[in-house]
Amino acid sequence: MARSERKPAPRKAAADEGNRRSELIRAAGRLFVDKGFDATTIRDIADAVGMRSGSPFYHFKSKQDMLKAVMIEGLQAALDAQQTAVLGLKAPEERFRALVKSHLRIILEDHTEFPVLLYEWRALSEESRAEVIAVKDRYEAVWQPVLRDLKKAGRLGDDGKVARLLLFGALNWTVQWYRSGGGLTLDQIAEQAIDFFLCDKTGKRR
Amino acid sequence: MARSERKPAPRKAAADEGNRRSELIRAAGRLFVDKGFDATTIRDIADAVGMRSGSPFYHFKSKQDMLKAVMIEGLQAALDAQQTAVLGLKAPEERFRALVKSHLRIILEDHTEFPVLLYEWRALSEESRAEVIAVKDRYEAVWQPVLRDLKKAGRLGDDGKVARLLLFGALNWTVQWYRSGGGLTLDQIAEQAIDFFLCDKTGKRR
DNA sequence: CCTACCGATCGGTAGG
DNA sequence: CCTACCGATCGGTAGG
Repeated sequence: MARSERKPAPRKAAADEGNRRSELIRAAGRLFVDKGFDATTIRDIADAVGMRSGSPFYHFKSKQDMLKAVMIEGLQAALDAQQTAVLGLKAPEERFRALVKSHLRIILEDHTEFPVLLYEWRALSEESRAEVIAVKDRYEAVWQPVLRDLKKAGRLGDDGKVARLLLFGALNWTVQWYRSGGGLTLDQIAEQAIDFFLCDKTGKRR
Repeated sequence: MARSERKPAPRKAAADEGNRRSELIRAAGRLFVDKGFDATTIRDIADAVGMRSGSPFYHFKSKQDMLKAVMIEGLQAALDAQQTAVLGLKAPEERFRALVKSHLRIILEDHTEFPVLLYEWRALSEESRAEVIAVKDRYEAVWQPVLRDLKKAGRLGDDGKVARLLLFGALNWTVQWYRSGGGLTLDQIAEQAIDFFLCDKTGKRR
């Protein structure tokens, strides 16, 4: 009690600052997805959260810095969802199916900042890349043992690398054409994608 | 002779104008792919062909107009390559294989303006879209009977629409990761993609 | 196609 | 976090 009375202001201020920062990231993410990074102005972002045009620079030192933060936020959300999705699953195929579905949900349904990563990689400066790649690697690292196990079990095509890149392409490209309520469910897309990717030991398709 | 002496200047001028216009389209295409539409300035484009900054507007009425022209140029190149690729092929599977390979060549190898279509669709204004879509439809129209025939022959998965979208995703996404000389040939990628997509009547994979 | 230019806008900053 | 502002740049135009 005495403790919470002594330093309430700093703690509250810190929390608020974090909130405002988060609001900026969320607003920027939406705008970057809708209009693109270059076409979005600092003023757009400030307006979206009720700030004046100079104020976002109190939270981020540059627009480029906001892009980096937005991408990392999206990756973090994907990582969290991924962890939850595979929790308790042991069989490689089960884990694989869970990863594919989680990935599609993050891209298409959860309205995270993840799509910014897919759209605006080119706009990310050389200097910002290393940091983003580090988190991206953590996300992809979860797929690797699953794919390795699938290959060991003969459920994956010969060339694991190309197959993986083609699969990610098929999944990531959905962001370009999928519209919710368009008569297609996420699960239908996921099942079809899994179907393409997996085969059983005798070479038959599921 | 008398004819060619009478009006040499206008004919030559017309040809030159077409050439300059083409040069601008080619330069703009390269820059749009490398830096993005918004990050590319009219001055960048003018510099690339040795013009002053105001001069591109003699050939195009706006930057948006250049984007439209670049996309249509890319589609035209794809259409031409496509026509040549399937020439004389009758069997649906043969035609399909030819289409996939032609598509990958256009995207990854021929350095056409086609990738601009994949990268910058969002930057294309509402008013410009109809015209581009018209040409895009002609390109996709060639795929349709082939896919229909494959389905009739039982060589295609149940859900033709999702399958098609996933395939285009896998192919189009290659632009994000493929680097020539990276140890992977176009044919390897094409074969793997075809492999995912096609199945025979008994449900076995090739 | 160039010269010369304009109005608008943009990312970012100083000072509080 | 706001006010007030700046230098740079951008798409585009008039007039030749």
